[in-house]
Amino acid sequence: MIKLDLQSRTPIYEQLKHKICELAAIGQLRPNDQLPSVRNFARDLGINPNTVQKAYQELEREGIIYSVTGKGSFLSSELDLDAQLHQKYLQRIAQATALAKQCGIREQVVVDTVRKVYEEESQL
Amino acid sequence: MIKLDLQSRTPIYEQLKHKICELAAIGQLRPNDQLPSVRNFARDLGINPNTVQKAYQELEREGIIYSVTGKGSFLSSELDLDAQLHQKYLQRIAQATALAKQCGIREQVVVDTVRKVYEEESQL
DNA sequence: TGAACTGTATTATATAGATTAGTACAATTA
DNA sequence: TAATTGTACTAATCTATATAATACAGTTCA
Repeated sequence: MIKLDLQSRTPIYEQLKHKICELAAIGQLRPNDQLPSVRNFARDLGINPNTVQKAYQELEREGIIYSVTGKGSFLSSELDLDAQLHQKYLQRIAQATALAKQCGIREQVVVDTVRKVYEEESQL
Repeated sequence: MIKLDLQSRTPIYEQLKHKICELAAIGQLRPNDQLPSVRNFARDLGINPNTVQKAYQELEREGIIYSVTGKGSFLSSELDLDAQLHQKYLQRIAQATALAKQCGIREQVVVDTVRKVYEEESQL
């Protein structure tokens, strides 16, 4: 179900974090749903359990999921989730926009770039 | 004049590349202006000449500057420069936007985020 | 209770990228 | 010629990433 690019320059645990956020954002994962266990997920994805654990740990620090020893890891409740996901991705937009602004690119050009991305076909 | 954060997680040569692009974009550096020599720049910034060289090499591959052995490194001519700078930073915007879109964030929310950045005080 | 599962922690190792250090060479300039 | 320029190369160090292997604590359920 989840595909990782093991050759990519972006770390595996970052890719995994993003995939989970994506599934949460589109509703494929719902609040309080249980995620695969660290060991099973690692086996299914063909990676090391420590790498899954690192992704889970960071997602927990960010309020996206919560983990309980002996029980498992679960998506956060709705209230936390929406806020965290939005904040997470809009921060990146803001950072990239700040760079463009610093370099003298006009607001309308940036807005047009955003619009263009939303006009494109969804490649999910 | 140029300040680098040697403790940052973003590589020094990336920071240096961005600073040079920034100076070019705001007109502080003009087409065909000569940049500091690899060795002088490294000494002034308190970093290794190889790090400056790496930044210069990548900027040359990207068409932002050009270098001539024995003479020095110079900002590209105007035609190349605008196109390269725009492409460079708008690509980042597009990538960040694609992530937000993938995660179900609405177009208007992204556009509002961009607008907000442009409304803020300039911190140059 | 005990087996099988959960998350968590720790240590060690391997690898890649970033950075520094030092040296060397070719082209330009004065 | 002397001093500068960009360029190339090797080596050493450091950090982040990823894997491997093991161990421990809490939960679940037969």
